[in-house]
Amino acid sequence: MNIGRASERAKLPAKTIRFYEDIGLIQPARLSNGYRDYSERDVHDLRFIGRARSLGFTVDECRHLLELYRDRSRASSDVRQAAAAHINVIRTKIKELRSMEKTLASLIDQCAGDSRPDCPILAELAAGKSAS
Amino acid sequence: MNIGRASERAKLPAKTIRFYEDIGLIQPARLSNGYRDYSERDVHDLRFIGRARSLGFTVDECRHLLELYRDRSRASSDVRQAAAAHINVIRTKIKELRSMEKTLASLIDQCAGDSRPDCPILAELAAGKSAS
DNA sequence: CTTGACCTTCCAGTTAGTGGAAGCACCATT
DNA sequence: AATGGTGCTTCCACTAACTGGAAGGTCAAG
Repeated sequence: MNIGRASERAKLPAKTIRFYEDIGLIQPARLSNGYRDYSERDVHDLRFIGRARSLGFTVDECRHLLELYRDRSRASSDVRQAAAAHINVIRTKIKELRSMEKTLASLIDQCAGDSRPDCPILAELAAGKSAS
Repeated sequence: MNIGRASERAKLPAKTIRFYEDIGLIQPARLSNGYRDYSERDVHDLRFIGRARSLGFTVDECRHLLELYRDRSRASSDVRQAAAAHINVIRTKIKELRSMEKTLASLIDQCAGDSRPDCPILAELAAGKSAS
């Protein structure tokens, strides 16, 4: 099947699919006219990558997960470890964002938000301690 | 003061400070030998930018905030609006990350994580519905 | 005078794509 | 057979916000 159809089936833009090929994630066959020819398995792998990406795994982590998936003799502990490392990254980001949110919410709360120039948000940025 | 000292005082890497100059955020004076010469106000502005960045504002938003800060006749509502728009972006990111975290935690929980190959994490990536 | 620390500019790489141009390939009409 | 409209190909540039490194100029100390 051509890239347009693979794009529909994997729910990924054709551009993205070509990009994944550039970086060596997938290697579709080629027809004699130069068109890429995707197999069911290629589509499956693309979906796999799309789902892993939507869980926040980096492309390199997706590559690793795909290798583990293809390795029938993998140990589930390897997968679990990758996922555990990743969830820690996510939790750290959540903490950072929550700290920002808290600081911002408090500043917004203190700001009158009217036509006067006095603004605790700017005052904090100008003189306060860094957040995050 | 030279860039090394400004870097210490603003707690930003010298590279970053040069970068901020490249994109027009600050314009330090120059000495006759070509060295940059930072004033107290430059350091103040760099700190301002650093704090705004640590609250998650983009560099363009920092530029905007700095303009508002310098404009003695600004309305605090403008600042408040910028901050409110930004906190919404942060809240959206937190929601996305929490959704990922939830899905991942549940998958990790279901995975034995031993030497056997069976792994619900891979099974989900291979066949499940997308998260996020 | 040389060494080392500091400064300068410029180029490249990072992440994960996205946008666009120039040019074949294919299919359906006319 | 020519034409038009998609769809495909490659390649190059751009995004955000830096970071690393090379090549070379400057400065203060010993």
